[in-house]
This record gives sequence, structure tokens and C-alpha cells, in this order.
Amino acid sequence: MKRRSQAVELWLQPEIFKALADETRLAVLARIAVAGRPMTVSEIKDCCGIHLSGVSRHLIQLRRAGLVHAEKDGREVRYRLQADDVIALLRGLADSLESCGKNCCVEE
Amino acid sequence: MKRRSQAVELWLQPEIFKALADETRLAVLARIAVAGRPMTVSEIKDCCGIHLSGVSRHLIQLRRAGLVHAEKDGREVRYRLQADDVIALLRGLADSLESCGKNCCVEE
DNA sequence: TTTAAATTTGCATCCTTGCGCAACTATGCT
DNA sequence: AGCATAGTTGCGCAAGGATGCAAATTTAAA
Repeated sequence: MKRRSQAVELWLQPEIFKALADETRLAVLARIAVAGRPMTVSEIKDCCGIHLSGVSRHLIQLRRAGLVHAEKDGREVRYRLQADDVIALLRGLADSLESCGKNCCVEE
Repeated sequence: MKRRSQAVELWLQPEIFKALADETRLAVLARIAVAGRPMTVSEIKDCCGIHLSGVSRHLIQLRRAGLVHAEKDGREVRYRLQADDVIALLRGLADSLESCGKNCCVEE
């Protein structure tokens, strides 16, 4: 044994959590997820009560965090979820937390 | 089908992500996880280069988010991971993201 | 009781972040 | 070319958050 911290170091970067730590950004993500298709900034704007420029900024932030992907189409930009990396991160984090609970934190 | 957004509404609360969106707090969590046992504030302090009072504040924040549990023991307070809820949240989030990717976002 | 140690809290400061507004860029339409 | 539409960016402001220091609180020890 003695294998406790194998994955703990991986989640020391707060970037993705910072991207998720805002109500408006979560609403934006949920909007895209519920729509089930790539959406333009103007379409997404309706899900949250803020100015279009703010929505644009939030989407850029989500893109930098790897949570969405932007695709330019004429003068529109369509954003779609890019969830694979995030899913892997979340599952890995859950697994390492679980193994910590089972392998370390219980045995005194 | 048409079942797309079954769990999307669940993660509209940014509280837990806010708690995780700070490098120092992640270091604190990792410190407790790696130690594999409840730790006092003074012990945890060594993992991050900030003042003890700041560590205390971060731990209180993590406790309010449900990420750790505090147990008073004499004049010390021992903090331990309270990971079950977080694991469930992370897995649920991963699942709902995955189903969104499979059921909606692909089919254009 | 007096003293010391562990933790929390009040206060001031500094830095970050979300926001609206206006200007700018890029693209399509007539 | 001229104009309209979609989106991004610069700027300033206000709110929030992280930090250190010092005081307060709680509890153990002498």
C-alpha cells in the first residue's frame, strides 16, 4: 500500500473551478447543454439577464477553461460544450477523493 | 428520448465550485487528503505560505461548502475531509455532462 | 488564578472580477 | 460603397475576496 496521493496533485489547479464558480457562467453552460446544439452569443444571452458583452466575456472565459468550443460561422460564433476533458477531470477527482476516504482517512 | 436536461438544473449552484476556486484552499484540501487523518489548523498551515488566520478562514469556508468537517478537541480543532457529498456531486455532474454530449450536442 | 497555546474574528488594505456603456472589428446585405 | 448585424474589447466603477496584524475567545497547564 502506501499509495495515497497518486492523483491528488492533479487537481491543484483552480482554473476550471474558477470558470465554474459563477452563477451566470453555470447558467450559460446549462443553456447550451439543454439546447443540445451549438448556440450563438445572442441566443445564449437570453438565459441570463446581463449585457451581451458580458455574455461574450463569460463565453471566452469558458473557452479558455476548455469547457466550450467556439466555431466561427460568418459573423456569428457558435459555442458548443467541450465536455470530455472536464468529465475526465471530474471523474478523476471523484476517484482520488474516494480512494483517500477509503485508504487513508479512515485508518485514524 | 427527449430526456436531455434531467440533471442540468442540479449544478446551477456555484457554491462548491467557489470553494474549490482558490489555489490555497485546494492546497489545504490536498494536505488533509494526503495526510490521511484529521489535522489541526496549525498543522495544515505549513502547506501554504499564508498566515494562520487565513488558513482558519479558508477552512471555515471549506466547512460551509461541506467539503470538510470540523471536530473540536480541547483547544484544537481537527478538520477532516467530508468527501461523500462532493464525490456524488462530481459524479453527477460528469454524468449529466456526458449525457448532454451523447444525446444532444452531437446530433447538430 | 495566572499564564500560555490554539483558533477565530474585527479591521484595513490590496487585488480581482463582474458589469454596463461605448467604441471597434468583422462579416453580410443592398 | 454604405449600412446593418454579431461579436469583441477598452474603460471605469462597484462589489467581493484574500491577506496580515492585532485583539478577542476558548481551553489546557502551571
